[in-house]
Amino acid sequence: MSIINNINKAFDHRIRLGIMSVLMVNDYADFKMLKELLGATDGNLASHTKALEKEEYILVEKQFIGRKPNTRYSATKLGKLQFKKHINALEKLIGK
Amino acid sequence: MSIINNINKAFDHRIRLGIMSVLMVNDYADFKMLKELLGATDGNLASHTKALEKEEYILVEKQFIGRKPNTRYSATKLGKLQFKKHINALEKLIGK
DNA sequence: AAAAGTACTTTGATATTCAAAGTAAAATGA
DNA sequence: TCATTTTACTTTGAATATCAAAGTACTTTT
Repeated sequence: MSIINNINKAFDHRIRLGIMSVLMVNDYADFKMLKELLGATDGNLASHTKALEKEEYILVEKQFIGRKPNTRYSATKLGKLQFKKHINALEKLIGK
Repeated sequence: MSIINNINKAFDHRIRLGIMSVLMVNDYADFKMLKELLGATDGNLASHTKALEKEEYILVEKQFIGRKPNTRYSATKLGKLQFKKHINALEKLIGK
């Protein structure tokens, strides 16, 4: 068992790390909000949310607000658990 | 300025994160030691150390121990500084 | 009604990651 | 001693990931 064993590769990327961080403290965030918070381009954000969705770490819900499409993201129970594990592993790794 | 602005993409990968973590607490580590600590394959470790060397975050020294080649790695001043910055940014991001 | 904007998705070129295979010398065994 | 295995890496190139430009399907503004 290596020292990076509990570092989750799904969170290796800063944009995915950012998405999860946002979704740990906010029940929901929509595409626009994430895009602004992370300074990501559209295509870029779409692919990272897709990656997290594929792992079932986030839930994607499409709805209309007024007449406009709106996609909102939330962390799943699994996502929150895995992210916490990842953070713990990170802390163990870097904290001495 | 986004919330992931000070997250350094050079440290986005868990193996590079692991290498730096080891080199923050050990003055030196050699190839074998890193390989074992990180559970990385040879080629994999070689490419990640190369990436960190290219950024001048680590120093690579080739020598012979007895009659065997030995490559040892150490964090540069720049590498340590950037890693600390990265950790601070991480903590800010995830710690609320 | 045309033009511009919003909210994404698709595309495909570029970059990164990975382990298998390669290299060269040392250690082991017959 | 000479072949075989092991050690310590490096090289290679296929697989995967990343990225932003372009595309889609509207809505809003002029």
